[in-house]
Amino acid sequence: MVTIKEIARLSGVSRGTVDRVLNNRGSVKPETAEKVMQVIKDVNYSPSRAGKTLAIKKKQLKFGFILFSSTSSNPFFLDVVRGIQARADFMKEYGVTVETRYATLDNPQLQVQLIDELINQGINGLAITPINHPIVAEKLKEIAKNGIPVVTSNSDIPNCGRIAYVGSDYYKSGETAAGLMNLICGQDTKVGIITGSHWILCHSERIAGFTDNINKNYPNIQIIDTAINNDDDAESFIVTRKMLTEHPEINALYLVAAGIQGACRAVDDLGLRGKIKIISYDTTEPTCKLVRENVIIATIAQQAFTQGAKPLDILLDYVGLNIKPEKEYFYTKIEIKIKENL
Amino acid sequence: MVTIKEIARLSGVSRGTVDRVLNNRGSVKPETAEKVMQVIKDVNYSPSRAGKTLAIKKKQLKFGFILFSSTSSNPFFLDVVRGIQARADFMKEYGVTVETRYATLDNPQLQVQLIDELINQGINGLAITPINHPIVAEKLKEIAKNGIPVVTSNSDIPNCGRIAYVGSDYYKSGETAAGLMNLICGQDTKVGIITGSHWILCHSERIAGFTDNINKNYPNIQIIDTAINNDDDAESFIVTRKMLTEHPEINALYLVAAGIQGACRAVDDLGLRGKIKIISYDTTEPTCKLVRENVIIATIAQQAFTQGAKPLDILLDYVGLNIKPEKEYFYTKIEIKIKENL
DNA sequence: TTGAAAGCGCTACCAG
DNA sequence: CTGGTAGCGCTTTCAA
Repeated sequence: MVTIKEIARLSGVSRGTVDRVLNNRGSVKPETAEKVMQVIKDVNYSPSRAGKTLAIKKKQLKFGFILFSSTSSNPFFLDVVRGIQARADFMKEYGVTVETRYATLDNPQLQVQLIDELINQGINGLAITPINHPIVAEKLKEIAKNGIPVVTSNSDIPNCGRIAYVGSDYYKSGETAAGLMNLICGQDTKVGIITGSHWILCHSERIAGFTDNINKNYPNIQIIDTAINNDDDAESFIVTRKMLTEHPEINALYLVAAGIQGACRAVDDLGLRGKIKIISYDTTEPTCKLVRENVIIATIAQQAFTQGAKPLDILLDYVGLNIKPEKEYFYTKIEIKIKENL
Repeated sequence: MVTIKEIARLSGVSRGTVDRVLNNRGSVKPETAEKVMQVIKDVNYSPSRAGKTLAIKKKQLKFGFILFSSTSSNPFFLDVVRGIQARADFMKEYGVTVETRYATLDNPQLQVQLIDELINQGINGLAITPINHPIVAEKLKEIAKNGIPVVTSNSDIPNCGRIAYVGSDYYKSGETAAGLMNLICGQDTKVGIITGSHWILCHSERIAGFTDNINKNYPNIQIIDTAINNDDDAESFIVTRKMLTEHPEINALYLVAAGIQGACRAVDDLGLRGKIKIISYDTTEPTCKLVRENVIIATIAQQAFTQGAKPLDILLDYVGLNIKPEKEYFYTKIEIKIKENL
């Protein structure tokens, strides 16, 4: 392994100069830079992670993480928070601190405000589960332009200057749900879809993948109706009950969003447990319980922990070690969970 | 964060002494050690990973990894090797080298010989996919006693002095296959099992989990017959064909081991594609192809990459950073893969 | 524009 | 048994 010291020796300059060249800090005569660059190429130099890591501490880095309220009806984000916490703990040793802020799904102004707040606190990088709204997109563009790297998590805004996205490929996840439903259900499957909202991209993407795959490959499955529960359990109970009452032919449910317990309660309420094959998302504790009780037949998870942890890893690599993410999209695995492998 | 220097200052000794106390290197007067220990407790000292990591280089560590021939009929190990390679590359920077050796499934003497060879080369830790044979177990006990940590991967020998096992929970994986088969197949499922051998623990464990779960929970599934293919495709073709001919009532196959292509070829040969629901293991390229072609309906993966990478991580933590594994069993995820989430 | 040196936290080695 | 010192590779700061 070649070190900076070695490069310095070979090119007849000091380590400081090599460092300046390597990190484009300027203040180097072009010819000198040229010479050093040449040596770097020649010996195929690659910086040592260990050395850089040790030196990070002096920078006293601070990252911000904005996500959705952990007290919302969707406990999914609790697992994300565990991922954040794990990484924050780990990075503490390097003098890195992580500031977490909670937004709500319906308030882009709040997101902008939280971003400003974190910027004022002097963060060196931001991870965010953004609402795809123009004012949020603009704000992200702005801070990216100011040199603060942004990583989106769980939900994405393309072309907002962010360096990477960590989260599910929702379309593919919808396709997987369709494939799974085809395997599990029979020749004459009539499915009802319960979604959170048509405006939330991840929900509509899942439905698009689900629908497209059915239309393309599974003529045995027929989508009977779609209802909206606004991610709310009480509402979910009502709309699900209504749907099943109006369409007694439905024998499968595709639960796209939160409000899973409410929907399942409706099924139970109508005495349809076991009669209706239910596929849902995520492995929050309440959902796992329903799987163990044979109410939900399969649930599709999306590495929640990773969605909290990975963005921070990417940011640390970027600002601490000057390593750019090796790709733009870090798709989480689409994990099919049944009772036995929960 | 408290450093060794700080501990030294607080307890009025030198850093060297603190280091000796921290790492039980001896040569410290009991009273001095006592005093230092007290300070360490008081300030809740925890060593810095970064610092230790940087210092690893001086040790010029070398690890050995013994697994099964990558040219065997089971390409599963190719993915394991990718995991090894990735970690070996990464650790190169720390001056750590990894020596890989290939054994065969049926030759415990060879394993012992390879272990000796690596020991003679001066390895500081060993990862191994052991054959569960007394002479291998004895050899592992011996080197563990000599202070060389051993991590088993993919296959395990309990109580051989190894510090951890990385790999599948085969019993649970068999249970999952049963659960999956119940979901996918109908009321009257008659399954044929094709296994590699009754002597290979992971095969028999999978079958035990599968059978137990069926007996306990799924009376609709009936196991008709079990055949052995010795992990060989040609043999697999023959025994599968024979089984399906003798038992035309079979409508599902549980492929426990390698020889997947051979079994599928037999199904095709009899014109039964689509008629027989096939569940297999792993996501080697040939198997993925069969899933995409709707021959195999689902396959269960076991994080092959991790089985190569994680043992090396554990060894480096152990001998390089003096961090003991936080648990004994690192079970890989039981991943259900269908066409859409392959 | 460049060099020299200190320091990040830990380990290893030599001298007492 | 103990202290002091020189690294591991990189960054940063102060002089020149």
